[in-house]
Amino acid sequence: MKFEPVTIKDIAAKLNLSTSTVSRALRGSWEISNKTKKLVLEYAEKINYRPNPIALSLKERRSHSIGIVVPEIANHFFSQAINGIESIAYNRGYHVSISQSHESTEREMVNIQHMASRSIDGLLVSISAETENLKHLQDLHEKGLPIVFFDRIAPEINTYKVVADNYKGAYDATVHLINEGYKNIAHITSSPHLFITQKRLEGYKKALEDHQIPYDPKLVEYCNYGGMVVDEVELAIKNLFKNKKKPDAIIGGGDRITSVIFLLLKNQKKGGLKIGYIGFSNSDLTDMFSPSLSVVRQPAFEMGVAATELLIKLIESKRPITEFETIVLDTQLIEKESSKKRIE
Amino acid sequence: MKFEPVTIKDIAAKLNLSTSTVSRALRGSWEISNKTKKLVLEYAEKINYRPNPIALSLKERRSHSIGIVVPEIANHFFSQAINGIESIAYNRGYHVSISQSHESTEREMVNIQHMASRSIDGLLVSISAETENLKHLQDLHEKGLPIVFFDRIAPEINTYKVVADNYKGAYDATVHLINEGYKNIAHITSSPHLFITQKRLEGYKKALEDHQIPYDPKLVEYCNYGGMVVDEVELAIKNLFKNKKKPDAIIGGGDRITSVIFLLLKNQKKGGLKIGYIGFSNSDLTDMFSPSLSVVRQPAFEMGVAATELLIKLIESKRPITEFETIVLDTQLIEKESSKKRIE
DNA sequence: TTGTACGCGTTATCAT
DNA sequence: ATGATAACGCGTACAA
Repeated sequence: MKFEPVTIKDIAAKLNLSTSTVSRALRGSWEISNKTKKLVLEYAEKINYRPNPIALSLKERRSHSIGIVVPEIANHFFSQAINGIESIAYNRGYHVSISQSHESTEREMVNIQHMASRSIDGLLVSISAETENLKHLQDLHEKGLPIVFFDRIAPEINTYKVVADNYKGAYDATVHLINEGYKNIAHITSSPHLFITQKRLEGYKKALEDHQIPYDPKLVEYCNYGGMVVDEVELAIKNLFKNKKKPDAIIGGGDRITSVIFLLLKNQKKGGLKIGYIGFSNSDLTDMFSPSLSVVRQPAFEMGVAATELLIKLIESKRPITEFETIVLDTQLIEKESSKKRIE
Repeated sequence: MKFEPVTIKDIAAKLNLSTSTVSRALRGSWEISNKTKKLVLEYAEKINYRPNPIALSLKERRSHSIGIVVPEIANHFFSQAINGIESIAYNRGYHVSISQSHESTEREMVNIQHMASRSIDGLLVSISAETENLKHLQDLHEKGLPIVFFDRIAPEINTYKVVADNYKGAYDATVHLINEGYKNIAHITSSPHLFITQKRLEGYKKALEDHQIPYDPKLVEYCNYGGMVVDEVELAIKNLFKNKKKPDAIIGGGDRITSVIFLLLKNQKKGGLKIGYIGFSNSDLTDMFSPSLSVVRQPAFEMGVAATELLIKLIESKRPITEFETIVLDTQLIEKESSKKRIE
């Protein structure tokens, strides 16, 4: 048996009416007799008629659905952001289509291309760590596809953006570690061409500077695949400990990197973490680590909400919008055990 | 500026051809002159023509996309399963549309209804903990919509199903705890009307029976919202400790419940976990807990793969399929510290 | 080899 | 108050 939903035509045939009459009845038009309207409505209800959204999309030239492109959904930051996105989209009558780049530029391009081929009205994007060249997005944007970036934004594309205050997040984390008495604070972060990476680095540097600690580039390591590849994180840690000045504390960037670093540090030394540690993470499981993990938390849900509101504004706007803002939401420093000064 | 992709019509007009000729050229038909074909292909390439998938869907009466309905993507079991689903769907030319029920029957129904309204060719479903009545799915299935269940299956609907061996998983976990010397093993699990819950309970009971330990219903607590509501888990634990025979070990069911129990147990008693604990979890973070968590791991990725292969088989089958199998994949017991016998 | 006409499901417009 | 027709983008059976 094939899946053959009823159409307006079926109803029309059954009731000896024209499709237009049925359509009008269904849409509650008043220029129609109450009798016919009732007849149609009752029959439609009975056979459980549902309008075909594909036909509607073709006609209206919009799909009432928005696409999300994120690196990874198995990541609490992104899954929380998606929950925020959904919460708004649903209420506004939009369906949401999620896709993952797995931090690969190629997958990202394919996904975006697929979505952009007119099955979506707009795009919410957080670019992959691997992506350097944004031509594919730039093109779509110029052709008029509404795009809003969140978290992993593309500075060179002129549209709405929503980010956490990564500068402040990193600044706070660094100051916190300094206050706890750490001297050689390292930073293991994501790909250097990501805007968030740069902002975090700036915050980190500024905090050092404000406390008269010289900045040492050797204490900063980058993970080009955002921690998706364990080896790159392992190498980063190894490099840090090769330095003459061994780090006594580390700041980790991003959910994934943060937990991988933790795992590696723990495996490295028996008897628990020996150095101070704090990471950017939205996982709700870090409290259960041992030592419990101090984190910089980003307002993921709220970022999703804000981005979606902007996107829908863009989609539904009658006239072209040319003035764009970037919304910056506050981060939150949560102090637990891992960053406390410990006796050596 | 509006987003107005080029159509076959635009190409035809530009090249002074009919739309059918252009269509044929694009589809590589051989009943066409090489000259025209080349001309069209080159121009199409130049202006970056993409066929409109909505129009195609309307015509072919299929969308080449499949819908996923899961309780929650912020859950490693499901996000891993989704990765498995994507890996297959992608290669077979299907787009994937994800939606979450958040363990609510109502959300689930809305999502399924939305997807089923012909924007998808088939459905992969893992039902919510709250859902008891499956009429909405039953109806769609009877109308011929291809559906495959994975993990949270509906036994009464006759179609393909993919599950982990929850019976064995629970059996193994229970035996392991017994072997470690625990006597009063409790089980905090999901909603009692979920099939997986029942299977796990059976495995748990059988293990007790095989070791001459009487089954005590007071040692089993259910969480109807699958751990989404912390209070229900808190209550479950409270109830267990109200018993005369206080539990000396607990088996947790499901990613979410497992971590919430852990958190609550840890907060409850200062100085670490006092009782034996093991849970069903696919999180990659449980190793970092303290004590590190013993878990029953489900082959989430493989389940996603298997379910998708079956669904596509169902979708693409010429004649109706009436014989359905249920694929059962093995679980894995990973012994860490939390389940080791500890001195009291 | 190329063009014309139709249909997929729906609604807007223009008749009746 | 209701019906007929065109249009959205595409592919194809049929006509030329």
